[in-house]
Amino acid sequence: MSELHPTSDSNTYVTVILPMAVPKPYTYAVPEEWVSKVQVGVRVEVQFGPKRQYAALVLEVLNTSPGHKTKSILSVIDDTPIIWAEQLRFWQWVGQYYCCTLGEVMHAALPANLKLASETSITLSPLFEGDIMELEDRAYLIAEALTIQHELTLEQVRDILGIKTIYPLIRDLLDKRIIYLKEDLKEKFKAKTLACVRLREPYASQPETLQDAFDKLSRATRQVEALMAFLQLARGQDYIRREELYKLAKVDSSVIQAMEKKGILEVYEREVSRIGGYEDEIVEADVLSAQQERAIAEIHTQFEEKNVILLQGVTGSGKTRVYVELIREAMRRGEQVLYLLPEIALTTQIIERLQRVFGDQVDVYHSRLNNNERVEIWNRAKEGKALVLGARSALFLPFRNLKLVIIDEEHDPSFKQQDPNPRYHGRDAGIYLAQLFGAKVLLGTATPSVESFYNTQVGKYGLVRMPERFGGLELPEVEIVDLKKALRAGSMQSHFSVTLLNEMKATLERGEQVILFQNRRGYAPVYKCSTCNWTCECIHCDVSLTYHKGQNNLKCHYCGYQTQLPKACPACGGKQLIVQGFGTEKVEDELKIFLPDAKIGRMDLDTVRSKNAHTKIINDFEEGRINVLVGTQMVTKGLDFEKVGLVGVLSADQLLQFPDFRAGERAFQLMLQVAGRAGRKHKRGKVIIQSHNVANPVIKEVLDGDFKAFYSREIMERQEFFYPPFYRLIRITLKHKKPEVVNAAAQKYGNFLRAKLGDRLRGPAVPYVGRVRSYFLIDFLIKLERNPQLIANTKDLIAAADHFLLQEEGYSSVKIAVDVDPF
DNA sequence: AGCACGCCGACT
DNA sequence: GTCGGCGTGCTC
Ligand SMILES: [Zn+2]
Ligand SMILES: [Zn+2]
Repeated sequence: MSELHPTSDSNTYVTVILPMAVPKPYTYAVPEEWVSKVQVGVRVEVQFGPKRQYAALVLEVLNTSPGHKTKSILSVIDDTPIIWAEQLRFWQWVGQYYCCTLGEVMHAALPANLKLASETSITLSPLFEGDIMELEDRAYLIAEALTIQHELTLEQVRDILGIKTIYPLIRDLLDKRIIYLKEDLKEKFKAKTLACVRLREPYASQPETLQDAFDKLSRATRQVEALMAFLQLARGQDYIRREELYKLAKVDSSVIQAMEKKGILEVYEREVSRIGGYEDEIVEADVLSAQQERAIAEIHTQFEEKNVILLQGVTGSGKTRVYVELIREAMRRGEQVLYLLPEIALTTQIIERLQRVFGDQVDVYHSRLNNNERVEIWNRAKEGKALVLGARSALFLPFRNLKLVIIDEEHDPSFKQQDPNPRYHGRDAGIYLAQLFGAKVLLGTATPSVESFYNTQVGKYGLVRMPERFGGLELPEVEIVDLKKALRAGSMQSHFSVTLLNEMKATLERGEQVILFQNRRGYAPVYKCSTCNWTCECIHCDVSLTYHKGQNNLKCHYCGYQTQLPKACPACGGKQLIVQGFGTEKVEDELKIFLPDAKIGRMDLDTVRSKNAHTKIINDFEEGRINVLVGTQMVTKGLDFEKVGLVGVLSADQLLQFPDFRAGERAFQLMLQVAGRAGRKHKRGKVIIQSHNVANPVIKEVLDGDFKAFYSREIMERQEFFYPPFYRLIRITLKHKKPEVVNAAAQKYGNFLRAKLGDRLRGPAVPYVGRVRSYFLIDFLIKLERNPQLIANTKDLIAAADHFLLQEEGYSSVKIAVDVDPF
C-alpha cells in the first residue's frame, strides 16, 4: 500500500507547498533520477495521505535528511520553474499578512491547469484533429480511453496506465491541446459582438438605386416588408440589429438570408463598444491637454522620491491617457507594467482602448477566461509580456521585471477579496508586490480612499491632481432634495420628489438621458403582514427575503434561497401582505407609470446575469434605445456619459445607514462616482440627490464636491474612534451550525485572546446578519496600534487561539475565519 | 481539504 | 448483531 518508489536514495530532499489549507510545508525525498530536474519553483507530483496525489510546488531543495520518515516525490512536472523567487516571496507575505496558509495562497495564485490533483477530470479536446494512432504509447492509451469514456479523472488515468508517475505526461498533453481539464469547456473569450444588418452597395451609398432593390423583390412580399421595416429603422439609428428587424418586420432568418443571396442586405458582426466614444477620444488623442502634461511631469518628479503616487483626477479628466503615456515610457525601457482594475470596471471598452494603443503588447487577465487562455497569459508574463491588464488575481502572475503598477479606481472596495482565503486587498498587496520588484505604483481615482489620502498627507505617498475635465467639460451641478420637507408638502409620488420627476421630464424633452441610482436590487427588501408585522425570512439566514416582482418570488440575497409568496400570513392568517422599502425593480416599475413615454432600462445583478445582457444594456444606452437607466452601483462604471443630462440618487440615506465605520466614505465615493456620470459635451450636467437626512455632513460635502472637507471630518472621527488609518483592524468570525456551540466557543476563544489583548479586543458579538447559510456567526474585532511588533505578535496569538479552540473537546468543527483589514 | 479511525443510535 | 452518522486527528 504505502511502499515507496523503487529508486535509490539521493540524499536530496524538497519541502513543498500543497495547494490547500494545510498549515505547513511538507518534506519529500527526491529519487536519484529526478535530482537533476528538481529546483525551487517547479511542481512535483507527490502522494499526500493514503490515496491522493497533488501537484505541489517546491519551496526549498535540501541536502540533509529532515530526520523523519519521508515519502519520495513521484516525478518532477516542469522543466523550468513556473514562478520566480519574487512570487514566492510575495506568496509568503500574503500568507503572513492575511493570516492564511501558503497552500491557500498557492490555490488562489495558480490557474487551474497548473493545479493537478487526483480528482481533476480531463476530456479529449474537441479541437484535436490529429490522428491518435500517431501518439506515443501512453498518450495513445489515454486518448483512446477518452474516446470511449469521454471523461476521466487523473486517478482513473493512473489506473489505466498502471503507473504512478503521470503528471508530466498530463502536462505535456495539456500543452499540446490534446486534452482539456473538464471545467474548460467554457468557450474562448472573445470581444462581444452583435449581429447587425446593413444594405449592400450600391444601395447603401446611393439611395436612389433602392427602387431597383424593390423591383428585384417585387414578388416576395415578406422580403419587401422586411426591406421597408429596415428603412424605417434606419431613419432613427445608425446600426440595425438583426433581432430588431426580425421583430418589426415579423420575419425570420430565412427571409433575411434570401435577401442576402440577392445582394440587398448583409448581416455582419459588430463589436459592441463603438469606436470613437468620448473616452476613446481622450485616450487616443495625439495631443495631451495642459493638465495631462502637467500631471505627467509631476508624476516623474515625485517618483524620484516616492514609490507610490496618488493621482486624484475627476471623472473625465483623462487619467487613462496619463497611464498610457507612463506605460509607453516603461515599455520603451523594456519594463513590465501591471494595470489593475476592479473586476466590474474591466469592460470591453477599456480593453479595446488599450489594445488599440498597444496592440498585442497587452494581455488581459480576468475571470471570464478559460483555463488555457489563463496559462497562455501566465507563460507570456513569465517571458516578459509588456503590459497586463487585470483584476486582483493578476497580481500573482509570474512577472520578472515589473517596474510599474497602476491601480485604477483605487478606492473601490471590491479590491478586497471577501470570502475564501487569502482575504487580500488588491491595492495593498499590489503596493507590496511593487516594493519587491522595486517598481513604482500609481493609484488613480476621482474619490481617494481615506487611507491613501492620509498617506499623501503624511508624506508617504506623492499626490498629483487633475481637477478639470478634459476638453473643458464642466462638472455637474448638484441639488439636494429634502424628502422630509417634500413629504410634508405632499409633493412626493412614491419614491420620487416632484423636483426629480420634473427634472427628468425636462431632460428627456431635451433629448438627453437620465441615470437613476438605487443601490438595492429586487422590488422591495421586505415583504410582511400589515396586521401583525410578521416578515418573510430566509430559512437559512437571518435576513428578510427580497420580493422580486419579475419572477414573482421571494429571494435571499445571502444564500440564494427562493420561495413562493405566501397567500396569507402564517402567523395571524391575515391576507394583507405588503412590501416595505424599494429596489431598482420597483423604481423601474413606477417610472413606467410616471413617464409612460420614456425608454426605461434596468441594470443590476438580475438583469445582467445572462451572457450578453450587460454589454447589451450598455450598448442600448449608448445608442439611445434606453433613455432612462435605473441601476445599482453597476451604473457607476463603464457607461459613456456623453449624453447624460441628469443623474438621480433616489435615497442617499440607505447608503449612509450602512452598519460599519466606512459608511460615510462609501456613500461619499458612490455618490460622487455616480454624479460623475452626468455631463454632456457642451452643457453642464445635473445631479439630484434625495435624502431624509439632509443634515448629514456627507450630503453637504457631496453637494460641494468637496473631498477636502469630507476627508478632514472623516479623518478626525477615525482618530477619535480608533479606526484606520490610525489603527489596524482584524476581524475574526466563528461559525457553527449549532448556536450553543458557537456561543460557548466564542466565550473560550474570547477569554484566550482577552488575556493578552485586553481592551484591544472587541466582542464577542453577533454580527449584523447573525446566521448565513445555516451557520451561526460570532464576530470579534481587534484594534491595534500601528506597531509592527504588536501586529506580528497578535497574529501569532490568533494562530495560538485557533489551535487552542480546535483541540478543545467539542469545538473542533467550529470554523474560524480571520480577516485582516476587513472593511 | 480529504480520509481513516472510532465511538454511539437505529435498523436488517 | 451490523450499518452509518459525525467528531477527531493526521497527512512528509
Ligand atoms: Zn400577520
Ligand atoms: Zn439565505
